[in-house]
Amino acid sequence: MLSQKLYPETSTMSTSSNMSPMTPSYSLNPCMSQIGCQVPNFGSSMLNSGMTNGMGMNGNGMASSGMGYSNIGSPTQCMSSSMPPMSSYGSVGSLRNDLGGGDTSPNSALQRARADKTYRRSYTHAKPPYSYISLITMAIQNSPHKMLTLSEIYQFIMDLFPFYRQNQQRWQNSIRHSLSFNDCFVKVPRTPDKPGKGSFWSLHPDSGNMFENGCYLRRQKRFKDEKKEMIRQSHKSPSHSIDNSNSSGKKTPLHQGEEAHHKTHHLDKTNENNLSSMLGIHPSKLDVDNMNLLHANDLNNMHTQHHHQQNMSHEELSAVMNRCHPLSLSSDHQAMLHHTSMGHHLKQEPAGYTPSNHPFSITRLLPNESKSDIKMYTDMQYGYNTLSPLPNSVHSHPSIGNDYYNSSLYHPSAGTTTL
DNA sequence: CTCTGTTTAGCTAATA
DNA sequence: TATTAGCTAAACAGAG
Repeated sequence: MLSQKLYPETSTMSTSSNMSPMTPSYSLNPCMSQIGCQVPNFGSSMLNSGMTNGMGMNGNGMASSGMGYSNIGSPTQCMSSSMPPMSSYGSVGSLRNDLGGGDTSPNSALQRARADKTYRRSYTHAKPPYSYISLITMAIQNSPHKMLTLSEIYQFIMDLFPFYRQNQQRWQNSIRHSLSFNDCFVKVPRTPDKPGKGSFWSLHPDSGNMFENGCYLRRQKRFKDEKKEMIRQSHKSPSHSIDNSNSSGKKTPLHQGEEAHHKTHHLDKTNENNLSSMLGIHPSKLDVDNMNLLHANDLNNMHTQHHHQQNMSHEELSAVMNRCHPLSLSSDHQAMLHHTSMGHHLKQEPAGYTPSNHPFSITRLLPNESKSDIKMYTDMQYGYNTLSPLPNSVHSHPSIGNDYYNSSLYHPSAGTTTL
């Protein structure tokens, strides 16, 4: 073992107070062995496939967080053009079946598994193989208005993955950090008619399909909003060294470690002036909140320009879409957005590879409604009209799709997470 | 007071 | 091997 501190959630299962340990819920797809990982089952061979780094098991004999967390199916390992239906955590359908009726008892799940005549092994408390960023993305993409409050994001994750019903303080802190730290998430202020605590969070319109390239755990490249990046760099530049207080009033000295961690290109004063000129904002007024407002102000522009899009060049269309706030994007907007922005941040996949085929593709978790957007993107990206990139079993699964919207999750009256 | 949001720091693991 | 992405902890501030 390289370290004892390997994302220790799974080793702290005993801290759970409201969940019986090892409540079965995730299904196992025996076809997992076909995906190039040589994976006869989730519990053991997943580890064999990539866990040669000492991260396989924790002291309890359980798969460590790495069971989902290590390089399960790195894109190069697990891509297959003939991917079988989603396995294990991907089978949110079965998961939600187990959850949906309120009957999460081990016995009932076991009975269903036997009734299915399908061998299933479930690891309710294993950490899902999705990064927090991907979980947040799932939640937002899965919401009717493509934006959620923080508590709704929490609720989505806990509803989908029982693992996250424990140690909430830990992962929720990470969620908040991810939201703040990653440019792909945009904070949308509440409007007066929607009072409440906290803002809405949405996806940056230019973030593209961060995970639809098959990278469900680690993105090839972190999305960076160029404008925000420029702002950050301008605030780090020597010209700001005298007053480097941030928006929360906290002093932010330039630590060496931080610079190494967040290494970026240097922005000089000229660039800052260019940016402020471009935005029509005095340089001293440049901050992230202003950028968010700019996004919001682009809403109206987007609608008026929508009718002209078909006659636009690729570059023009891209420019328009990049300036558009996600709130204004209909599904076809987003499909076009994905079409135009893909490739700027993500590497190309091999020929024949369709994003939704990946075993941990987010589309396999999302309801059909959300997947329709991605399907459009897929069609445009690959130039053919697939009836569906997803197996029928996924589409027809009763537990994903509209049922989800009928749940209490997205009804404002449903309240917030019980913490 | 609690929740939300931001930031720093240190670490592991994946990737170029 | 260096760099980068992601996770966790923690401190802090502001809003409700």
